[in-house]
Amino acid sequence: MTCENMENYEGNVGFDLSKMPLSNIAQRIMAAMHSFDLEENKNFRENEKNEKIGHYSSMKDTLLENKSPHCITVTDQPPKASSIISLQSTGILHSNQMSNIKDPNSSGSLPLSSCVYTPLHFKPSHLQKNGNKKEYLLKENTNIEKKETKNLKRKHATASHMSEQAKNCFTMEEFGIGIETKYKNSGETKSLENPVCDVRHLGPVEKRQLIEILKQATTLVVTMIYQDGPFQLKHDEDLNSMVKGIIILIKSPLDTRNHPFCASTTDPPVMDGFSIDDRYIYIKVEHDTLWRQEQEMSNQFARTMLFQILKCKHTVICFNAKEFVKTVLQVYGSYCHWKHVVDFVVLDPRIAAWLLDPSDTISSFEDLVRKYFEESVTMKVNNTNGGSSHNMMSLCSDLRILYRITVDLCSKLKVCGLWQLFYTLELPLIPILAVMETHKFQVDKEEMKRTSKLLGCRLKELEQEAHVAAGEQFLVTSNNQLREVLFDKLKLHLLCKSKTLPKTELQKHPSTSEAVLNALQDLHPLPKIILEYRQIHKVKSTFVDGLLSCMRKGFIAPTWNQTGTVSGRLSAKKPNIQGISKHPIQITKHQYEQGKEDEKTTVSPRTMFISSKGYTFLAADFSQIELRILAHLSCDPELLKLFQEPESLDVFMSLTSQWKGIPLEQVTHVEREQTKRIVYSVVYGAGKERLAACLGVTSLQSSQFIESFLQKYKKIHDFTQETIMQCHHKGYVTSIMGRRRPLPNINAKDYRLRTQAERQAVNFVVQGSAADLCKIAMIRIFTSIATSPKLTARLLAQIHDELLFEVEDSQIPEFAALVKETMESLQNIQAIGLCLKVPLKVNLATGRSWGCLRPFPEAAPGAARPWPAGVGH
DNA sequence: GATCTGACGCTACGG
DNA sequence: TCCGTAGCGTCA
Repeated sequence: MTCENMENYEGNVGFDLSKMPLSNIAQRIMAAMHSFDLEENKNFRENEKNEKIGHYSSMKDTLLENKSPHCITVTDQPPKASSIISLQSTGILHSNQMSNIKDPNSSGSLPLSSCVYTPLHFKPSHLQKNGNKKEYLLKENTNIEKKETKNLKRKHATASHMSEQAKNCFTMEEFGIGIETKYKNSGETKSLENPVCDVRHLGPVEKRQLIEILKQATTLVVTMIYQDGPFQLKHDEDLNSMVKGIIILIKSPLDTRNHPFCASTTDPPVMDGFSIDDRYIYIKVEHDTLWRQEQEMSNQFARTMLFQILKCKHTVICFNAKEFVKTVLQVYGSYCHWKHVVDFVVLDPRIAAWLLDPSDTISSFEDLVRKYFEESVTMKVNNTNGGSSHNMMSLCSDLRILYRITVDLCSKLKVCGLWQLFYTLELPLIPILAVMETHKFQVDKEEMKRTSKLLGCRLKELEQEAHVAAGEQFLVTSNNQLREVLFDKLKLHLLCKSKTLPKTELQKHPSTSEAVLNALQDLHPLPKIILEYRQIHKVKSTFVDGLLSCMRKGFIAPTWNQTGTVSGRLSAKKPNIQGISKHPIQITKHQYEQGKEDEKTTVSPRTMFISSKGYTFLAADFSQIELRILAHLSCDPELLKLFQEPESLDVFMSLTSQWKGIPLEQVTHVEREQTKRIVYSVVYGAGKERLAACLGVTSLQSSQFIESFLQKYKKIHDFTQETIMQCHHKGYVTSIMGRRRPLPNINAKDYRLRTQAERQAVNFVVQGSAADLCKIAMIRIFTSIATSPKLTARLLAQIHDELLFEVEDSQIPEFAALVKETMESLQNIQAIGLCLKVPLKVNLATGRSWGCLRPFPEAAPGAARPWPAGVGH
């Protein structure tokens, strides 16, 4: 690509890549993509093209070419026939590799050559000595590779020569000679076919040389081995077992003529981006802190290797990369500050696959292979203890498949216009989430235990009351039994003539949901008892006992899932910190002694979360983010006016006061919440029945309400119609950052399925865009902290539109200002040419406990407010 | 008979 | 016939 194209591009999208935030990350990934193209297309690219590779401008071009589907790189072209290596003609597959491959022709997108593997059980010198090279490659292919190697030599400097000793060490271990004695006591990697080099057995010279090789490598493919056997690639993430070691496929530069491991002076065979010189190394991870001296030595080298990987300029590929970063932080955290991993870029194919199809949850590497490698490939699952040669061979094969899949997925992302989203948003989040998971929440365990007891007592009382009210004993937590009592025995539905009561979703039984019980509560005492029982039961089971079960050593640390939603949001589990009750509940403690009044206690799950000593929580949330995005996207004048007028502090408050005809000050929190639900319900297409149930009014009233709402905000309706139309046309919808959601049912004949897809389409555009903004906010603030020598704030949680930090008391004013400024500045993101028509508003709150945060006063410009000691509660 | 599993209903969260 | 997360309990 030329400078001219570059200018055109900047003119079109209105930004200069070099000025982008996180540009260093972007550049590194662009370099990575550049190396992909380089390797992937080596067999069919013209020599002239290769001459240009290696210049910075061409790195940018790689990205630029892929801005639109109209200009894709040659990656997406089929390879020239001459470059294809026929499986039959090579006949070199190792038996267990062969079993993984059926018919390479069945692959839609992969070049045939991708299925040819480096024969790990032969060493190059051996092959060449026997003059077998022609069996490996077609003549034409060899010629092409010779040319390629020559060209590439200009770019990749040759690694320093390694000693004969090192060569022997690697080759011997690789091909099993002498391993029996060497690994006699290690209990692992005993094998005659083991291709993996355990770095513990390297001498000082070899270690230095290995570091050199690492520096020269184009790409690293990383995976972890766990204590209980399965590799990370096969690993069920819920197993939560210890990491035993890390296996790395080091892809060496393609110029291997003078490579220390290649005895021959002729070019080694290079197939499908895999050089025979690709190395597999094993780094044992030592958790034990009481090392003996020799262990400390090898551990020190392991650290050096891993830190080299973290800061290296080459591409790193890892399936479930967050786990890798987390492992490094957990095991070597005392040597590696968390700020150092923030700009670590690692390509995670799982995330790539999720961006391409967010509704398809890829739960394992096998899933990924099934979907993106070949339909016919059946992966062998290694459930036996890692260490046997078969498993090692299989793992090496998996690593190469992983590399191949990642290359393909990156090409697909480029074609779909998802590449920028991938590298500017999703990849930088990986280390951020890893860092978040290594920081722990402090929770008041004793208070929780007391609360659990209190709630248990109250539940017993309510259960008794329910039995009395029902006139029989029944299981209060059983919806079936409750349904029998309410509708078969008490026949409350007959007394409630004005409303048709909702049915359950699938079984179409009469529902016992909150909305139903609310509608029935004036007819009988039982519904109200059940409502209170459920509220308390939820708090006890999920937020008290559930939280206690997530605790490890007095702390909790949620797991963050980057690929768990269809809308681009994050999700959290164990515990689901995003779902912890916000509002306190009142518990009445009956006093059975005469003359004593009932005691009322307030239970608020979030108050159990306490900041560490010397630290304060700071919460920053975007106010009405989805509604603001909707205003921007729909350009509805009424909605825009609501946000543009500076006096409208809270839109839902204003709307509530307008509708109810009461002064702003009289609007209660509950009313405001209800208004919020109503607005979003209507916007996203709620039916009159649902809204009626939500509002507690008749469906006639609710349908009138919907009509008047859409009449007032006419353009909202136009926007939804436009979105649906586009979705019908394209089959998918996109967010402001280009995030996609394919909706195959959008053209379904079934009315139910089709209209559901239509509502999902509208919801995705707004919710997905809000998710984009929240992620950008996270990355920018996190990067600011990481690059600041002073700031120590830790991000604890993201609750969709809210970021929760733990901040050193003394840094609160400065950090609060930074957070607010950063988040509100997202109204204009020049890098993507985004300029929202409404301002973004961020509310700040601080406190020692998550449950009682007080609004943080806006800092006067230029005058830092002193932070009073003991703020909070 | 004890345990496991998946489907379902409900309810927190967020918008 | 608002959207979309996690988690708990029952039931077969």
